[in-house]
Amino acid sequence: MMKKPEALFFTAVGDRHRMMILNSLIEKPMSVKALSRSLKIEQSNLSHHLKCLLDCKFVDVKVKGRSRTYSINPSVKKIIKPFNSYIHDYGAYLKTCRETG
Amino acid sequence: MMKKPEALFFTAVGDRHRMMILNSLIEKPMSVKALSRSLKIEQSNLSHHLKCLLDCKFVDVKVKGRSRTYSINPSVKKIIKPFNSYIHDYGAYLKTCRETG
DNA sequence: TCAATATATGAATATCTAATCATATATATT
DNA sequence: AATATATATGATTAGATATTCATATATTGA
Repeated sequence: MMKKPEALFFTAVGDRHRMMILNSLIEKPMSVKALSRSLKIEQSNLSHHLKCLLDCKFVDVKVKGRSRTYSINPSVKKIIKPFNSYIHDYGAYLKTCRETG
Repeated sequence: MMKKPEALFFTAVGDRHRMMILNSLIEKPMSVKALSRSLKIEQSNLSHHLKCLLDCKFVDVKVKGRSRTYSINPSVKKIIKPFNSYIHDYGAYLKTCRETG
C-alpha cells in the first residue's frame, strides 16, 4: 500500500488501545503486567501494541528481571499533548464521521 | 468498537489520502476537481474522504455554482504543521512497524 | 532441575476502513 | 427542456489492521 510517514505516524497512534497505552505512559512508566491490569487489555494483544509503539520509537523499554518497564519517548509526549485541547473542542464532531468512527 | 475521540482524531488523519488532501489544502483552498487532478484520486473516493474531513471539521467548504472549494480549518493547520519535524526525524522507524506499515 | 511468572511472537481469524461502482442531485449552458 | 458538468451518496467489495490463540523464551524461586 505504500503509506507515507505522515500517515504511518497517525495510523500508529490512531488506535484506541495504543492511544490508551500512550496516555497511561504519559503519566508514568509501567510494566506490561501493570498496563494489562489497568487497561484491561489481554497480555499478548498488549505486547503486539507495545511492539508497534516500540518499533515507531514512541516508547522505550527497560528490562529488569522478568519484567519490562515501558516509558514514553519524551519527544512524543511533547507532540501528543498539544492535541488534547483540540480534541476536547472537536471530539463531538469526530464521532459523526462514518468512515472512521 | 467505541473509539475514543483521541483515537478518532488520529484515525481520521491516519490515512494516506486524507493526509495528502490536508497537505494540499494547507497550501491553498481547492475545488474537488482540482484536488482530484492534482492528487490523482478518483472523484467519488475523494468525495468520501472530504466528507470525513468535513464531518471532523478538519476542512470547511464554500459552494459557488456547481463547484465546491474546500479549505483547511486554521486550528487544524496549526496542530498538523508541528508534526513535520518530528516525522522527519522518526519517519524511518515508522516504516519498521509491521502492525501499521 | 522443575515449576511458575512475565512477556513475546507467528499464524489464523475477525473486524474495520478504504476503494469502487452505479447512481443521484444540483447547477449551468444550449 | 435537454444536456453537460461538478460533486455527493449508498452499497458492495477489496484490502488493511486488530484480536485471539497456541506456543515460545527468558527469568526467578523452590
